[in-house]
Amino acid sequence: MLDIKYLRSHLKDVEGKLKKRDATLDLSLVTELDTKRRELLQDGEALKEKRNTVSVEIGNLKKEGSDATELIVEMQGVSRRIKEIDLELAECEERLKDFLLTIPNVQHESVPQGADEDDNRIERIVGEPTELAFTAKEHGDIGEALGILDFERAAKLSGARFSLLRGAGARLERALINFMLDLHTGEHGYTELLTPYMVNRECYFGTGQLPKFEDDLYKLEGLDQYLVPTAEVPVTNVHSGEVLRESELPLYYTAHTPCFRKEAGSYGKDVKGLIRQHQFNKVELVKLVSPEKSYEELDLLTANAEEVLKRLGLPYRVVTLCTGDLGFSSAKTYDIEVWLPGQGKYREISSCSNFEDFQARRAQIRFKPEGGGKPRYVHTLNGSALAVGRTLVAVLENYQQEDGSVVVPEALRPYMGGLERIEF
RNA sequence: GGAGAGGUGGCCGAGAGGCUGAAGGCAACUGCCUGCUAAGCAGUUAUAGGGGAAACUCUAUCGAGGGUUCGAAUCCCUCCCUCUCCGCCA
Repeated sequence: MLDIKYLRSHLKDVEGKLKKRDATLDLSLVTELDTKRRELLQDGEALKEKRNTVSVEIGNLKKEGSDATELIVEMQGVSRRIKEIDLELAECEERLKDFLLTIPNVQHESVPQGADEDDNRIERIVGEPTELAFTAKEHGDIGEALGILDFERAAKLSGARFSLLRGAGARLERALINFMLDLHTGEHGYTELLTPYMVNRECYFGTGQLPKFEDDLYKLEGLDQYLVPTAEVPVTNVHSGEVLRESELPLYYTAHTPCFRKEAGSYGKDVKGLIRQHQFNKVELVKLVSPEKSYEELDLLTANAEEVLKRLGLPYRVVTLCTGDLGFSSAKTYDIEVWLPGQGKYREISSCSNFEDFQARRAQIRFKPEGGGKPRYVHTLNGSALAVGRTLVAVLENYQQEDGSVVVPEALRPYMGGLERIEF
């Protein structure tokens, strides 16, 4: 959510920037509602002041045994009027807030302008796309042939976009999760969290999934909770409503959770394989940092995610999302895309974003500055490090052998009981 | 699932319709004082939203939301959370 005070004085400027993300955007409602709100507030508060003073007078009169009927009757009218104004004010504030909640974050100045992913800016390419001496197969074919992936039975259990892993496949997924968590906690300074996988509505407003993107979420019938679509939601909200000490910052958290997404609007996309599932595992990095350092921290966080790919020996590139591809809450996002020989292209495996104070304002996450003064909003960041299912895909496709077996990357072998190769 | 208890400031804890943004204690900060890290005295220490150039001022906030009343931390209703006991359960 954007700061209403900032909006008041920079409306045109903000509107101009946001039009690069969404050309249809119109912020005039903000001014209208904000002006009305302040009028109502002033009227209401003047009446309340009167009521407070007169009520004291009434108390005094009664104490000395005098008659206060006249004042009481007058105040009955005042109270009625206050109630009316408060009602109107509440309605006005709700409309304003509802509207503010639907306005995306303002992008950082370094974000390239563009319409869609084709306009994303390539920052760096690390490693060469894997060269195979034979025709590369897609991970689904590799996995099914090895008996470690079973989409048919998964469909029997749950339907489309689910998977069943078996034997070395299931273990490989678990190995990846443990490898990633160990790396981030052991070498990158993150604290591991294990969070609820169902969290209440409020959390989703905090991180920006609600109110706009309800269609992507699984809501639990009859309950206030939704299944988490990413650990970003529970982890970022851990400190919601809190005022932290500046000395506690930066906070680095990592968490593995399953992620549940309806994938509404992606019909026909990635229908085969593990790339796009209703349920997948992800290891997430989340940071709460002081505002001055958030872009520095974004680079570090991205490097932490890249380190996973480096250790696994997987080629990848990093792109900066353009205005048209940028997520609702983000001010700047780097996507990490891993090379998939089976598809012959780079595919997103991580998304690392700086939300600046957009989520912190929604979730009310603040810190008390060391030198004193008013609490300030922290900056929040997060990134996948990595999407586990897609990493498994990348391992299968990049380490496939002509005989159909798959070599286990060295970094994972300790997590696979020393297994060096997955064979039928 | 059943029965009970409770949610007050950074923390502890009073308050039971009006003078309570909230006693008292602790903690922290500031000043004074005492020749030393101790004690004493005085003061300060919440958040948000308005108005004002500013000094300052107004409004709201005692788990959340509603109600009663001229006036609610205090009375009534609904909800949330925590704790204890019983039941059930990995």
